[in-house]
Amino acid sequence: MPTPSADRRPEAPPRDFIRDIVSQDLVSGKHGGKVHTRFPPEPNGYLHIGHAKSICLNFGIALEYASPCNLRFDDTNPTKEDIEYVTAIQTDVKWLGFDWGSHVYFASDYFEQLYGFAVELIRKGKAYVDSLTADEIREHRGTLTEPGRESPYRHRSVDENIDLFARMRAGEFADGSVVLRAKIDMASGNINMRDPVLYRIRRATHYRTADQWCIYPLYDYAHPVSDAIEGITHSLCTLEFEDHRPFYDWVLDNTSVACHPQQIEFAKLNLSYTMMGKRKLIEMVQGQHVSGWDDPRMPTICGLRRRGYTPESVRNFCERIGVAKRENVVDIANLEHAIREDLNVRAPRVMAVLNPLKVVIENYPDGQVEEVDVINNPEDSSAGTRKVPFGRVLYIERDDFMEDPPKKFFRLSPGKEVRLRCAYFIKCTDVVKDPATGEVTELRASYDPATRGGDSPDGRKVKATLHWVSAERALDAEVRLYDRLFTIEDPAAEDNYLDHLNPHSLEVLRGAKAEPSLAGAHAGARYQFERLGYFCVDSDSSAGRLVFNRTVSLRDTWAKIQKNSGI
RNA sequence: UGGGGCGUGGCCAAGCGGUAAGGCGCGGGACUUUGGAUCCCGUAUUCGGUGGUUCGAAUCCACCCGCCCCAGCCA
Repeated sequence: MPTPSADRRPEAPPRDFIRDIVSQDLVSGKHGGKVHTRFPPEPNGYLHIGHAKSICLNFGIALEYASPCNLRFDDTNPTKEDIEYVTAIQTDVKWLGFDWGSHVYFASDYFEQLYGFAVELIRKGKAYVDSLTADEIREHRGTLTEPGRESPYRHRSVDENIDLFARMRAGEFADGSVVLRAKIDMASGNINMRDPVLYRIRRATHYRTADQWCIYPLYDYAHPVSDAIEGITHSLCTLEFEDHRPFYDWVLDNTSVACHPQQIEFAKLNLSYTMMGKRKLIEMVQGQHVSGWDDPRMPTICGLRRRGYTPESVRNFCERIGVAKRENVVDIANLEHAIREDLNVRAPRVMAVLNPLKVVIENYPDGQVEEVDVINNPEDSSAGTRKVPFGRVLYIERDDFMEDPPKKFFRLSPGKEVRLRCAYFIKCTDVVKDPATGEVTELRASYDPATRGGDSPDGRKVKATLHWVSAERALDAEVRLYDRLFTIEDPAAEDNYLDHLNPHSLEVLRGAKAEPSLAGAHAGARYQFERLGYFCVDSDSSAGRLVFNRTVSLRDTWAKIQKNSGI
């Protein structure tokens, strides 16, 4: 199976404001002339195409400077995380083509250090144990327009705080009864600076540290410290953390951690007709609106993989959409373009008929079968040809015949001649219908033996070339056609997004016919079904039962003509 | 009269005081044994608005308008 490399590197390396900052920092020597990034997922779900943008950014920058990029699991919330997700995340990052080498880390491995720096903050009078309830803390926090009020426990002595914090760790207090808070400014216009919580008590079994701890640090505190411990230079995150940066810096400025990474925020990816929210994706899975995380309609990395996307196409896509600070909704046509572009060059062509219509070639000798040579990939001359059986009875696509065609339709119709790809010219001589329903059940045709291979010696031209499959030798196949998951562009913007699920996002065709060379095709193999689109063998496929997923259709000019002329 | 961001074509996105890159999409044409691919050509006299500075402004200044984020012991 010839698969030429489609890993075409971009003409020019991508540029964006983050790479500009990184290269400026490099010349100014800001971080000791080093670059060290990280991708820090929380293992509480599967990765999606939005994460791919971040992965390509972080690992991409590292690659450009021959620097490391850490894979760090941000696992500070034992109630949500699971080992299942860390395994899946590693699989997906690797599949995308990135390598963290030995740099896999877990925030949970820093719990002891995190505790130590918290004690340091207490010693400096910069943190205190608060005995207010969660509700009371909320009330004291104030609102967007009103300042907060100080907790009555804010002025506990350092010694008392040290003692209380140790007892929090020791498990002397009930869950939620006390927290450790930073002592900053309850009147700050930035709510994140109104004495944010550093530690909470949660008696939950952590998937890695089990019951070793009953106190867990919060993201805002754990993240800067984790970055610093790892010597990260540029900590890239999404826009919603912009407000948290002052606290990120505060933590690093007020503890003795070794370095001070720079947090830079960029806009996360939104894709039209789908959504990325983790909570919503979980709902899609748990509510069985899709078959699972890897349902080919899902925007998850594993969904795209099962759908037939290549890692190269996903990377190219991420590179092309760019990185900026402006909110965006990228047209999903960009993703589709990326996979077509890649598969056009590397996918072997093959013939399959999705909705078969029988054609009997009346002047073709009964019982005769010949093998015609068919081109494997016109984009790749080294791909060569293969033999495909041709016979008296064939299947063509139902859509390729119209009894009463509009003038722009130049496929088969009564009396018209077309080419069967790499085989013969045939002319439709008769139409057989079900007398009851009027449905066309079969076509009668004649062929011109002189046109073998698809060229007419008399120079006669034909307007269309059809794909076909020998009825006698065809393989039965199930083909799954996918469409956008939602009917509206930005389902995440709706509170009732489930109401906008596309009821036709999956169409299963059980009567498809495929050419015999597809026998034994292995799961994951990608093909172009000529004139139809790119398809891959699904993992549900087995020796006796071929199952294909349509990754993406071919560009369809005819469909456009029909649409524009209202046919 | 809380704080933080962002506004360049239908969608992304360059641009950093010298007269609007590129990609997707869209429209047209050439070529074609995939109505595929490929190849041409077209697609913002204008950068949210209004003033101002300047020989010159998308780029600088002022004011205004619009959109997004923040009141988890989630990340």
